[in-house]
Amino acid sequence: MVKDRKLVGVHCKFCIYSHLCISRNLVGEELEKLNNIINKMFIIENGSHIYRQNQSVKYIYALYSGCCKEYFIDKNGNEIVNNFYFPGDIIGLESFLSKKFNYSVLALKSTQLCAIPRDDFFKLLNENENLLRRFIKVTNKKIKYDHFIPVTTNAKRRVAAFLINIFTRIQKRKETNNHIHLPMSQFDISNLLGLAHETVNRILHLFQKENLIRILNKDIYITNIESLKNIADSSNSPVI
Amino acid sequence: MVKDRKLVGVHCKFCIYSHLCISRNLVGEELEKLNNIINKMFIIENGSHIYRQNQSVKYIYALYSGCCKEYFIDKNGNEIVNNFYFPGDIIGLESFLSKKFNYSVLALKSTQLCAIPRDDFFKLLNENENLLRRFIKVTNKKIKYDHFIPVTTNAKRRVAAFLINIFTRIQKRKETNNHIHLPMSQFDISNLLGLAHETVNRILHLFQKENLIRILNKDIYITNIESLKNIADSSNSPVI
DNA sequence: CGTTAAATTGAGGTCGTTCAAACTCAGTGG
DNA sequence: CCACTGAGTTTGAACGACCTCAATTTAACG
Repeated sequence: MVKDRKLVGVHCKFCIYSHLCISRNLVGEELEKLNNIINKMFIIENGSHIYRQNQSVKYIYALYSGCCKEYFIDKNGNEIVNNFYFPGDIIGLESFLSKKFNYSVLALKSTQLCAIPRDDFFKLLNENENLLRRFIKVTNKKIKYDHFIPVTTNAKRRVAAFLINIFTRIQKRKETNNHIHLPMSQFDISNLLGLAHETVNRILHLFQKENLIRILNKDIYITNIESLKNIADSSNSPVI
Repeated sequence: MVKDRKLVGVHCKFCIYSHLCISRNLVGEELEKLNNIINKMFIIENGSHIYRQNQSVKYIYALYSGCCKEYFIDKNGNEIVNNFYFPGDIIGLESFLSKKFNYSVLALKSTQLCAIPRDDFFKLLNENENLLRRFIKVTNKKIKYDHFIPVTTNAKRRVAAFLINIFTRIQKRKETNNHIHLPMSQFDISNLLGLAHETVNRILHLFQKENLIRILNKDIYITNIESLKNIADSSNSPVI
């Protein structure tokens, strides 16, 4: 599924997202070996799949630019959105040692990816304690922070938690400002949050009316982060 | 926090839950080395903590008998129930390489545990490819199946998903029958599911009226697993 | 500019919550 | 052995939040 359009690769050493990636804290020969096994950089066009449910696992991926949607089709044929991915995120972690991918992932805009060959990477894990430590840390974080949606059925809390979650992740990637870009549709957001899309829309505009955010099509400017955080609080994640 | 009451240990080789545990597929010297580092078997009395939020991580645990509740206290001081654990489950995985535990875990009845020393275990992971493979598989499964509660706000679906989840896990542990024992209170269940405890109670009795289950105090007999599964379907987990 | 998907808004109905009260049951002490 | 206690469970009634359905407006894109 990886398109045959290979770009000049950015060496892990110079990658601006290495602090989020599996290469974190690696130096010298360690980093060199990791960099050598990674196929970089692939472009996936808007709407194209990186991989699909039940496809066999040969790579996991690091997102370098763009945005992706993870979903699966349930027994009733409905699409269930499971996650969105942003630059610096690792994609496919939950399926790392599986035969087949459990989810499908597609690009929501033109997206650049590094492909990490599963078997080669697993070999490196066995040889390099620092890499193993980093890999386990990343999977630990995924267990803890992936499911940020509050279990409570309160819709305002869910939408606020979504905005805060995206905002916090974006902040780790570039200089802090109050802006987030959401390439996904409100349908996708409502699907992820388990709400009606009308509800998501109404709450976004309610937040705007209350001067918590400012909506400009797919761009959202957060004007009162503290209030948003208070609404999102008592989510089902421990304090980050 | 581990009580000073050590029992005669069951060798991993003879443990009836090894197919669920990190020892799976290990043989000979590998298994011997793993067995040697594990402190077994501790008893935690009903209501006592195995560990608490923010306590430093020295061990992770394998549950041998009993039942545990995982929870955390949010910013508003509310208890948020995150998970229940049953025999064969590994406890503390998400905090494996953290300084401090992110959750608290306590026993809901008298419980037997194996304590796996974190640092010794990490060393073994570096030395043994089979153990590493197994460990990653277990964490992969946790990412995929830990958050089984449907994102939808439909209460019947949530309660059904809860029953099916417990039932499925119990089935992997002993001979299949239609019986599950729930030592936790309905308050705890409702907290985990994000529902009012009255709602959980009403739905359980609704299921009973519809002959899907039979309630006898904390014991539940599942009399129509297919209907329950249909109600629980389209959950936010891919098909198991 | 035309077409289509996405976003927006309104109204009504449903389901889960909230609040209040009664009941059950295990544990305790008289 | 029985009354007392308190946590947990059960039941009812009213309210309110979110969903559903329908219609309209706006944005996206060739």
